[in-house]
Amino acid sequence: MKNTSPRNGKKQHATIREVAEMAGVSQMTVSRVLNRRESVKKATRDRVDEAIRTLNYRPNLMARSLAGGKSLFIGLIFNNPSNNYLGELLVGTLHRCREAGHHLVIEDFSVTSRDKEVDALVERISGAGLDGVIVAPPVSEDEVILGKLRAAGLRTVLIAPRETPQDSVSVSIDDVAAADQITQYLIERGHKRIAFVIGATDQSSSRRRYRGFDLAMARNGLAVDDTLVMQGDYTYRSGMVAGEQFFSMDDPPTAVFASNDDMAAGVIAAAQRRGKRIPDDVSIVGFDDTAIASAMWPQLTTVRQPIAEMGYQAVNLLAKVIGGNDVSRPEKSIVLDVSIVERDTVRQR
Amino acid sequence: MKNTSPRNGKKQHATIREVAEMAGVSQMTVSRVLNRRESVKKATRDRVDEAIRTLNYRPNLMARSLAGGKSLFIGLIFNNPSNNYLGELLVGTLHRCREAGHHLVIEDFSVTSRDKEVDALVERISGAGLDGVIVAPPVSEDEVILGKLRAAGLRTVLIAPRETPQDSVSVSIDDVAAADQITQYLIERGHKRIAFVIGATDQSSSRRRYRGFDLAMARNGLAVDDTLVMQGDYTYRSGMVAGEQFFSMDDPPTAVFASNDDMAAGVIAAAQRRGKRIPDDVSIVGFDDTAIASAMWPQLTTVRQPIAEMGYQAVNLLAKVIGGNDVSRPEKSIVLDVSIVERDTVRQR
DNA sequence: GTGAAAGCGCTAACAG
DNA sequence: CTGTTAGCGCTTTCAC
Repeated sequence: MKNTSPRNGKKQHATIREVAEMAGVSQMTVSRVLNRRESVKKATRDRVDEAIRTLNYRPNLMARSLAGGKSLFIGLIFNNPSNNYLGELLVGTLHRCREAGHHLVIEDFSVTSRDKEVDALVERISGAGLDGVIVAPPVSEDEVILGKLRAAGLRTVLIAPRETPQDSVSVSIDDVAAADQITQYLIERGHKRIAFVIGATDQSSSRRRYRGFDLAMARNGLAVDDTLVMQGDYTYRSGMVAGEQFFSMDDPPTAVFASNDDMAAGVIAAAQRRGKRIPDDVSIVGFDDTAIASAMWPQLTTVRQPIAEMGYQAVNLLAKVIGGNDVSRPEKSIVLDVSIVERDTVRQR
Repeated sequence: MKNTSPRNGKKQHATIREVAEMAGVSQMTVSRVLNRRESVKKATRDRVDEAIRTLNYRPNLMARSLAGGKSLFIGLIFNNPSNNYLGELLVGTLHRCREAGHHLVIEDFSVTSRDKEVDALVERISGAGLDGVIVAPPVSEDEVILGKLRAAGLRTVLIAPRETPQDSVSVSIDDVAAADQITQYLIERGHKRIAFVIGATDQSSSRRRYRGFDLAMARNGLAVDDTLVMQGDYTYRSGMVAGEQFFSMDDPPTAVFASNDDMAAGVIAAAQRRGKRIPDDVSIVGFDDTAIASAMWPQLTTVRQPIAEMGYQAVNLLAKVIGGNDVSRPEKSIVLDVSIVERDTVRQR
């Protein structure tokens, strides 16, 4: 039988034992210098470092995880790999993972409908030996999945969960305040007939953003015209449908607030299709500031949600949660600030 | 509900040993049931299965990897998390990983410039204990990184590499043929003055796509006007700049072929900005068929590259490469077919 | 068919 | 400051 090891007989990676032998110390000492632990005499440490270098030694993470009882791998659970949100999230998540020496294992939970499948996925993940996962929306709103994940012994950190519950650690933004803020921004620029496109019904952020819009309108004594509120689902297409609706009215809105950037892009497309000029004929704002917001013309004025930063903080929280034992300290949840990014789709009236 | 803390000395997951005890067999037998189920008597197997079920046992992947000498984790190395290409790639990659029981560890190689950083990243990955990685473009073109990865003992499967070299396993498409094909498509619809936007200079696909364009033009006896060829870098912005250029000419092109969808979107924005109507005044095609192609208006006619499928196949190849020993069998490389997706940005002239 | 022993590469717990 | 002894949970030999 052939040796299945990489290149004939030649061992691929040096082990801690070889390093120890070469440095003339015990494995434990090597382990200590590796972990920057207390108390290793400088002379010894130098010899070990030397050996590590000449052997080109790299500790094996799997072994380390096994022996140490804690994994250096963390999971990221999400739903739809092909969207801008995930990309942004990965930027921050990976950044912090690299800093902290973690590795990110990603798991697509797209087939969430059937109980059987959810169970299979949860088993798959808990079998991977990770001990913590970051859960991105909209999976982070699914109590069933969340429950099973926790039942499997996985620590979880939620991104943009349903509410900001006392019993779960999470990173989020204040959707209500943010939506209120950009609505106010529109109002201050003279808009009174403002249309709104609601996000997906199964995501709580949709409701919160609508509430923020409603709040700002009410505060300014402006009525919300029911015919100017359309239900979307966070997709480009749904935004376009809503736009068609708005711009075929006799008395069309002077501004449209779509609950995310993709839908705003759809609204813009619908407007352009009807020969409307933006922002001269109609102003449009979105929400999120994902890549598409600056990859369209005119570039979209929108609410910037610090998605990458949320990923970064989530890794941080997860590390703490895994490390300590008090999982449920509510102050561990983080709410990040948003800001309005002024670009080219809003005109003073 | 109370915290299901694993820290209480309470064991979180059942182990193979507990299963063995419960079933009244040895660990080895459980292991056999888990893996090759053949050589175990049905009665025994049933008892073991029963124990597994009642204990809710899941084998620990890390331990399995360690003991078995081969990892069940595979890596995916890329460069820019926030682009549409990666999202599509993940779809297929994760799909196959799930089918095959692998887990995907992702690594961002964005900071590729400095030697020092590359070394650190390679060490990071080789330390993770993976034994194979899928390398996405444009990292898959970087011979320095590739060399270091292989020197670290990692098996690699390349996606869209520089050439399709004999000594590396890869998944790719025929960029030249694809570009030729869509150029021909434009020509057949009566276009003669066709502009071209080249992709990033550091990616070989740019050159191949240009060659395909050139070939089709030449075959049809059409001259390539130098002023109608602009250098881009695969970004939306660069496409817009090129478009501005084209549409400010006295004798503008009747069609534009941009080397990817993002740039095509930029060209379209520039056209619309100048009041040009698409496809009436000018036809535009892109390349890739990423999400943006159908999330714009009008929707983009483009070359569909089966990115998800490429990811799927890459995982497959990697599994084979890791399993067998003959890494360099050239027939292991795969070239996938492309197709033209006709949407709304091309008009017969 | 099944089991016992011996690790995989590392860290925890105690020694000294 | 450093070494020893045990494993982590699993698979690999090689017995029977």
